[in-house]
Amino acid sequence: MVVKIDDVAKVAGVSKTTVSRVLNNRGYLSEKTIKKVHDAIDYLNYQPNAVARQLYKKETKLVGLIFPTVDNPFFGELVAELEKRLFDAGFKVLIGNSMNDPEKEETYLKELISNQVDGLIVGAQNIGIDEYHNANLPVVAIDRVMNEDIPVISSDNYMGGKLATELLINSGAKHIINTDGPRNLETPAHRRRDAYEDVMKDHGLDPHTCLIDFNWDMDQKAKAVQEIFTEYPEVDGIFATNDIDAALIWQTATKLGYKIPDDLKIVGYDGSNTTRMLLPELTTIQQPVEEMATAAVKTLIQRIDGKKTDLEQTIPVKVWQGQSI
Amino acid sequence: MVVKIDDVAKVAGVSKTTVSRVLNNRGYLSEKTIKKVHDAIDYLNYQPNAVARQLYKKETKLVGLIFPTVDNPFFGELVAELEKRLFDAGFKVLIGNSMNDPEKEETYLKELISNQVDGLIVGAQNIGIDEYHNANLPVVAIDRVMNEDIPVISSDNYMGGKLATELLINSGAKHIINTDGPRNLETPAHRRRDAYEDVMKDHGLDPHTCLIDFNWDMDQKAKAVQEIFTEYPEVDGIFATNDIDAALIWQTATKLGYKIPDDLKIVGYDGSNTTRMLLPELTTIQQPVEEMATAAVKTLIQRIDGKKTDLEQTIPVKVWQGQSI
DNA sequence: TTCTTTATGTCAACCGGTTGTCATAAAAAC
DNA sequence: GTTTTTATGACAACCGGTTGACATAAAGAA
Repeated sequence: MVVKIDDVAKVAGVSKTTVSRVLNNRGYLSEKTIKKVHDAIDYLNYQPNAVARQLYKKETKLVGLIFPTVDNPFFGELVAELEKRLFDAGFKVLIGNSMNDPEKEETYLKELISNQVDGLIVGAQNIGIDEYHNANLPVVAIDRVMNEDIPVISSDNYMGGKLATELLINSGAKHIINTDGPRNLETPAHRRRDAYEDVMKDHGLDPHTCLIDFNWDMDQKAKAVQEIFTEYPEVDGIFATNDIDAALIWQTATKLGYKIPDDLKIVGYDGSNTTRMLLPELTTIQQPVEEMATAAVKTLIQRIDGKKTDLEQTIPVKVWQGQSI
Repeated sequence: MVVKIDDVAKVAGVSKTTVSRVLNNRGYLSEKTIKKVHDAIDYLNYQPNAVARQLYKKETKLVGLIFPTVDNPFFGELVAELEKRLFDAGFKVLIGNSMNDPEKEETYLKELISNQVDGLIVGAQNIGIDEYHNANLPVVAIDRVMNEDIPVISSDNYMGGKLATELLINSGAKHIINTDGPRNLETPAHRRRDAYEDVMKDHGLDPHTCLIDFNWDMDQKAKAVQEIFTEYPEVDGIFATNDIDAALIWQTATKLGYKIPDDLKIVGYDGSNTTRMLLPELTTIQQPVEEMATAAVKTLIQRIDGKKTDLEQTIPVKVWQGQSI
């Protein structure tokens, strides 16, 4: 049978209340008693039942993460960094990979609420779900517009788009294509595209955006990339909305005979550890994953503690100098 | 205030017992009552408190995952696949990234047990921790030797090592170096090295293994890779124990003036989605992540259901044909 | 010596569901 | 018309901790 607090009390020769007092460090306790209790705990290898405690305390020390998938260098790194910081703050992480399926996201949201998580960090890319705010739960969004009272942590997407476009223009590209996800998703990531369009127009160039949906499988994406080259044969620069797409563009272009960066210049977006390791030649806009994770966790904990927080935090991006421009 | 089962009962005009019966589909129920209850649930947006249920039922529908980090293409993909299957089977996932820190792993183990997870899937790379088996909990290990009664799911590491070494030899390499983590960790991954050594000897070649610890940071790894080239100037083939290391080797070699694959042939290991996307030129041994995830989840659920399972499952690997040999 | 302070025990309520027992009554079957 | 089945309610115990109230006693301070 599983060891319970009464078993510990019996072995330690004290009352259940005293064991609980030792565990929670409340009330008056003598050194001797504390030791007796700890000895009993060690002897029995007692693990308090967190579920029972959670029920009474109405606090689980659990945080839910809802992200598209950890099988993506950027989200994988982000989730890893969030998890690390949450662990340090005493929280465990319940993870939900929405796979960009709104239904799955809603299911996760409900189940996480049902599991009484103390808070939620959301980075899934779906259409706003009302439940988030009537969940009456501390929520922090990453790179996603939710609703008025949910704080959003983003990297400086506009600056990122501006930097990327300028890098391409300054390296001589004239016919620059941008790739982006569907516009109907309200994500701050679209500011990259806004910046791209602004910079292009400022330089008297025509902006063109091609749709590459994050949710597509590789074949669909490959097809869309092919079409860029047939539709815009004069293309000499591409600003991809993420590094995976940038890699695909690179490969496709190479197969088609383009030399990078001579014939075609490419700038990616995200600059995760993994990308920089596997494809360091790709010039890309590096999102400040660690800072974003720090800000998200800090903000969430402030919310959990009932404090007011900033509603928008924007963190600067960096350029990773590869050899693709 | 949060909506409770009594509130639902009141709105539906039935008893608490009846609501619970509807929720759990037990006993006799009329269509009319079921509808009334569901209407009340919808109206109130009632979410049953899973914690209360867990306490009584002694079942949480939670599975703990202990892995080094999701910020790694292989583990990220593996965790994503595990999570997907567990979700389909009705389990939520509590994640613990041990960062290869035995202390952190032990803390996680304790906290997951305290949280009453129904089972554990472990892929962390640390020294065996006794707690796992006296945890008295269904556990499945991935690519890790635990103890006698814990089932292990592995890809066919020996075959992978054999294939990798043969690929290198068949493409003409003679001075082939292998990289591997510290030998003291008892992981089935060392069979790759065993295979490498066997194949080398079979061909009358000298095996040499260089240590690259998974835990090292990039600088330490880079230094170790540099040393391979100074210590073995005649090297013309490298079998890396993972793709990240292979990528680092590739870059270092290129900087040193080696042409891949003419001067140096490289074979990696893992072949995750991300690697194949970002660095498709790398010839690598592809671990069957999806099959491993399927086997692990299936085995864990069998264990949770109290059934006997195979103690060892080995799943075939594939070769990803890049251009690095 | 008396008053605090410290230390511990007993007891029961509580957290929010689930479930078994019993009771009751209407509907269906015989 | 009686028996069985179906439908629901009332009630309380239970899951395993936490906590407040109250009692008691020893140690320390005034």
